[in-house]
Amino acid sequence: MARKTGSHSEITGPKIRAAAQRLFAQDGFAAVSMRRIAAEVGVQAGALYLYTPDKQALLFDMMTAHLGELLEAAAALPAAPDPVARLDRFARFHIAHHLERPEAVFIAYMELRNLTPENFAAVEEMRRRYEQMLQAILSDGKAQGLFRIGDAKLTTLALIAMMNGVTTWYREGGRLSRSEVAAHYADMALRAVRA
Amino acid sequence: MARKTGSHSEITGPKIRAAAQRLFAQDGFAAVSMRRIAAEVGVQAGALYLYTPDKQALLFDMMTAHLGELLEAAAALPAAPDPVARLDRFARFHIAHHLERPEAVFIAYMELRNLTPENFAAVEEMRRRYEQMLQAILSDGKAQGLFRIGDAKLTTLALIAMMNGVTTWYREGGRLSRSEVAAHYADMALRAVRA
DNA sequence: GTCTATAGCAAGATAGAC
DNA sequence: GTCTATCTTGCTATAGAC
Repeated sequence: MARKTGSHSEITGPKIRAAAQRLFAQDGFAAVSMRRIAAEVGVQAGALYLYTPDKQALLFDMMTAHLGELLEAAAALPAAPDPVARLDRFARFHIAHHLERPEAVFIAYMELRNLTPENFAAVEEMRRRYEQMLQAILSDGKAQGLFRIGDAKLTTLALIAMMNGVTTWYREGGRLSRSEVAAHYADMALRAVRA
Repeated sequence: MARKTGSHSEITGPKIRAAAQRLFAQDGFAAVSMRRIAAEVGVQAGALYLYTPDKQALLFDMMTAHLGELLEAAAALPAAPDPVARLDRFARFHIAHHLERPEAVFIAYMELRNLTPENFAAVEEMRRRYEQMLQAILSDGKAQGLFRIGDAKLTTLALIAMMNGVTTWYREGGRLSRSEVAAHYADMALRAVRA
């Protein structure tokens, strides 16, 4: 199909999403104006509305894209023989995946309040599915006598909170490499639950 | 000293702080207007400026009050014979203290981005001092051979993130009591670091 | 596809009456 | 001490020229 002169939709769209993600992570959804996103991209504010129906959709699409990726990647993890190995693998995956996209992670749990009720429900359902993957590992391990766990749901949430925290302090080029950090977290997670 | 008729400064001041805390926790600092805080209290927006120089001070004072209380309470913890007992006591204190004031906790780590640089630095320093208390326990335990810890700083941040997470899911009257929850978290923290 | 211009509204903060 | 009224600024979103 012919395209008008000056068309950049295949470049501008991604640039808008990238700029919005950077700014939302830095200053928060409510504190970032459409004008500022537009300025960052190098277009006028009005032009943004060619790519997104409104500011809310910008946030919602960003979150569902992130959680969709996370669920897909977690589902694609190679099988492991026992719950201990599965937990180790899951923890390392979680840390590595999160360290590679700290902005998306940050937004996904800091901006839940700024979703409309319908969008919030959809996002929560995706998050719940992810947590369920970890909880299944823990419950299996408990059933096999490999883990000693007081409450599987509480333990799931505690481990996820612990691991998510990594994005708030990890800085590239610091004292520890990503894989060292992942190994430390996986070790703590395993020791916290092993029988 | 004589006071003019209609003076309510000793009531209105605390009411404003309470309303601001509730609203900031619910919808986020940037999304809450001074008008809405005033409406919640039952005064007009202009009257708020008799009690706070601006919106920023409302947030900053709230955070420093919270962290000051936390530091004071942690410093007043009774001594314990060894690092294992100290960690157990610290973890239970942390969970109990946080569950009693979930709004203040939530704000203290969700709204850091909305502080001016000077205020941010002051708040970060208080937070650092608190983390240092936990790190000292971990380092002592490591030195005495009671804990096996890869990196004391990373472990400190991991345990704090794990425990802070409790405020995001705990609801009064749920399956577990506060002290059961505190016991579970303390157990996980200890097992994650014990030799 | 992007621009300028603007409608329509809400924000933070202040002035002055009572 | 609180009110009403208002200044100034900035916001989301849309209309219409190019």
